[in-house]
Amino acid sequence: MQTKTRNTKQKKVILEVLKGTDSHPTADWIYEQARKVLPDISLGTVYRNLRILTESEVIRELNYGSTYSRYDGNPVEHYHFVCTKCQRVFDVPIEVLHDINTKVEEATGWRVEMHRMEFYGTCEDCNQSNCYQN
Amino acid sequence: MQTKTRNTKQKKVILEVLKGTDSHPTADWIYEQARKVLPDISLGTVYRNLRILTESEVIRELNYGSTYSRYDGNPVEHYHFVCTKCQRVFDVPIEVLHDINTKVEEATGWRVEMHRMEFYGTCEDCNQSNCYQN
DNA sequence: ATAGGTGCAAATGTTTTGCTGTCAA
DNA sequence: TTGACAGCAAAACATTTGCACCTAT
Repeated sequence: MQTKTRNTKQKKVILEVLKGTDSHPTADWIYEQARKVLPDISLGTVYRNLRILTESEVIRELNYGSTYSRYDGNPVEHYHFVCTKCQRVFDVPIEVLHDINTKVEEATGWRVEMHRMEFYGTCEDCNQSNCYQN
Repeated sequence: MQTKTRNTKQKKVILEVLKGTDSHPTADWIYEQARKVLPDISLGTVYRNLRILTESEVIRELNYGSTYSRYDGNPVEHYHFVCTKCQRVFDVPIEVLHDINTKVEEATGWRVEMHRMEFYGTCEDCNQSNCYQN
């Protein structure tokens, strides 16, 4: 929780990079892109800003299945699909199940605030081109 | 992919520890418990076996929201609830949505093999006792 | 002016790995 | 007997943090 937040050029660039892609990139990829604009930006700054942006819900952090996080410039609730061959992450074009949180609350004594859903499988490219690719 | 797998006492103890709890423990917690039975077991061995057991789908690895993984001794598909106050992970007592994978396949060109869903909120204990606890 | 942010490098914490010896099959 | 696995410690890896300087407000 911050009281004030400054709008630095580093933060602007990081957000632009993230908003300008739909590839759900890693912190390192964002760092490499940001360096093209600000060559002296540091990886620590990238992480610091990604954290601040996540906490203020301007972006979202995704951490499924791997040892590192990916980031999503779209803060609106939606589901993700992870291709287990090429490791890419896609948005899933189906409606978010708004009523399921209530269903869980009714079945338990919990207060349910949100849910996440991730699908796993193989994407169109990997299905079509080469099933035996890594 | 292993051709053969040996059934060592270390692997047995690790699996017993994991099957004997519903707390979705971390590798380190499993290590501490296993040491009570096998004082010389190493953390590396715990990780190695957890990986082997995950790959053979005897157990499941959970990695939501934190920097470390938790493990689930129940390989049957089910959903999880993460309490954002006490950080505990619970099983969710609702049916798994079997048909939603097909729905996603129909809306895309992907082959969908499985999905995961995690709910976030506050558990019964945290709701009742002390809302201001960490 | 000043509090929040930056770059840099070191530290952290989890997980993996290389090596040599051991043991289950 | 032998190859898969153990223990140990070092390495790897993503991420965080301390510090002195800088800059947006």
